[in-house]
Amino acid sequence: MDAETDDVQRNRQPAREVDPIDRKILGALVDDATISYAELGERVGLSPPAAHERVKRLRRSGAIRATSAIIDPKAVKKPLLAFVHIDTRGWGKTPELMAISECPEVEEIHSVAGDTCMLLKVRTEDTRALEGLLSRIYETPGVVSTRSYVVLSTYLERPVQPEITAEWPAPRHMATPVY
Amino acid sequence: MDAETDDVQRNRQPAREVDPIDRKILGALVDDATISYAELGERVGLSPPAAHERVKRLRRSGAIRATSAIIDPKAVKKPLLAFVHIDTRGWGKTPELMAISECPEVEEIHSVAGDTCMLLKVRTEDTRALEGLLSRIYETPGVVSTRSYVVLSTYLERPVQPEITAEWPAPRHMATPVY
DNA sequence: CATAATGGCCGAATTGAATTCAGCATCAAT
DNA sequence: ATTGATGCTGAATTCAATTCGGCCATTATG
Repeated sequence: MDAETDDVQRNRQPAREVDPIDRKILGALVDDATISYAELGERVGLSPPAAHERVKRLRRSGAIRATSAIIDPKAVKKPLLAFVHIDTRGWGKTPELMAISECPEVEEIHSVAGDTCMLLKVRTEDTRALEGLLSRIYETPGVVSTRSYVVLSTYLERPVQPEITAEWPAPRHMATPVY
Repeated sequence: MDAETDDVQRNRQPAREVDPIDRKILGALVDDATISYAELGERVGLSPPAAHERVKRLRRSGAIRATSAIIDPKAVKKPLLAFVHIDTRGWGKTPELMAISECPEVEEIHSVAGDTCMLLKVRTEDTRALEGLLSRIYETPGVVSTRSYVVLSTYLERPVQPEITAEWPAPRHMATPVY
């Protein structure tokens, strides 16, 4: 029994659900992770140690992946933001493309469904650097073509929010799906 | 002169450059903002108070916009990530679109150059919720069409990195631009 | 050229928060 | 009803954040 208990709790948390208080905590910490546990506890109606305990649990379970500084791109000389769509030939060419993860300019790499294969979010100093990055992408075997969308203005950019829209107003003109 | 000095320093910090040590600090804090100033100082070769002073300056100057918890989308029931391209009719329809900022599912809104007008990054519970979000987008006057790219796998997703690639290997097949 | 003034750093000291702990309440399972 | 597990609280302790005085280097100034 002891052994079994150990085994269950060894790696993952007992899959405890994220309850409404946890969600509040996540919301507060996404907003500002520098607040004290006293402050956090007050906001969610808990004592400091209780709040702390919750946060520790959220970290262990992986719900909080990290706590990190959000820095201003302009402050580090990266005013140019672009999304790059990449079409590739063949399949499994992904590992080769992963090499560009080394570039600190590359922030996201996704494979997507739709009329393109890969989608990158990149941030560079200027168009020159973007060109350099693109040329490097083209050097990757299997890359057929790219399309770049250069961002003119950013109106919203924020981390994953814990809240969820409960009900989507059912549009009148749509039929109700079976599933 | 006093007045002038005040004016210059009123809002922004004296525009002190982000030096190499600052960059190291930013790198460390992007990685993990929970470390102590003692630890931070050790990593960049500074005493705890000196490191603290630097961080305070970086915050005041806006180089560090915030410190926030990065949460696992799956933990908050948002396993579905998609990028939505929106074509709009007319100009200045932007304010109307901004209303969807209220949805916690919407993480980014950019206006982009290229064959589309707006680009959204959204994260929802399932395809049903994505459909609801899209229908809401279509309700916005001026929206002509949308294209959605549903993410199959995410290979890289990280905050703004302070490092910059110094030199891009000049591709052989390219002429040297005048500028 | 000498000298003040500034900015940034360090080490020691203080304040304040994180963390630990013992005890209690609640709920589920036996 | 009893046991065990979980999560909370308030007090106590430990550790880190923050403040402060003094030092050094660089830069402006007489």
